[in-house]
Amino acid sequence: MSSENLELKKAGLKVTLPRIKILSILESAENHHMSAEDVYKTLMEAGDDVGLATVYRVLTQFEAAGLVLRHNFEGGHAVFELASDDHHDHMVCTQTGQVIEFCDPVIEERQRQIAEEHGFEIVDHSLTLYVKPKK
Amino acid sequence: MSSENLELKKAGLKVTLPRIKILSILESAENHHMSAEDVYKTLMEAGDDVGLATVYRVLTQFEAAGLVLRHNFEGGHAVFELASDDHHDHMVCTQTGQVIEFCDPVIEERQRQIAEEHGFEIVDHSLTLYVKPKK
DNA sequence: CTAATTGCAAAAGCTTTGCAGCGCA
DNA sequence: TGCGCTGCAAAGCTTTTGCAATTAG
Repeated sequence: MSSENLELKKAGLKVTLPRIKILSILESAENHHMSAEDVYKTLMEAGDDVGLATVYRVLTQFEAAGLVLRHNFEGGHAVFELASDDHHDHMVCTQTGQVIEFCDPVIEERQRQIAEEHGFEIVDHSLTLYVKPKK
Repeated sequence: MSSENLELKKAGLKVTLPRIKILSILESAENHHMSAEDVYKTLMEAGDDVGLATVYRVLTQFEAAGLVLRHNFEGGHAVFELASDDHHDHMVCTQTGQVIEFCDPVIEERQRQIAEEHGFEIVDHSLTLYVKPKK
């Protein structure tokens, strides 16, 4: 059994064709940040008849299961990426749309300290840099 | 002439009742982060007949003029706050919805460095910590 | 006077939901 | 076989837009 199937099982989800295909699309995405629409189009292009509603449902289930992360960058639509063990933040180029991932221990630690100074602990955080190529 | 009117003029916007009222609502908001709907409701409660569409248009114009900032926290709708000289980031309590502002020079500087290391310069950035009260 | 602004209602865009039928276990 | 899953279409939400009437300068 492929690793996709195992991941699905572990998440308590039935191993169905749409789920396998969507997971595999996310795994093989070159820039691994895709909107629901992106996933849907990819399915269509591959001749796989999966409804857009199912794409949304499956992505939401994957998110609940911790398989994918949902990001709300600016622009009205959410983007999804495969969850991996290593946390990272994002840098989005305002000219090209390119998304670069990074992780900075200094920032991570300061965040924890700041929350603590206010009597809180961090549940989650979102850091996105909107950048442009340096002249 | 009140300072609101001056700000509007400076922004190249005609001084109209809806604009004055919306600006004043933002200025006197206790937790100064409001959604378009919040602003609209406040207007209604005050008996001011301003269309929701106008609220959106005015907020968008204010944003373009640099008078307000638009944030896309999680939850599907944008929130607006009066722009002030001092930049800051946000900490949102997941239990109470409370929004705390903070600014950390260490994080700011690291962001700049990270962008530079990748050959970019920062146009804008968004950092939001989702927190819960510490036990 | 004239261009900017507003209100209303309709439309748009993303996402969710109801329901009948299909498919995995 | 049975419950979960899917597809379709319809509905929901936030936000935007078209247009005729109104208003600021």
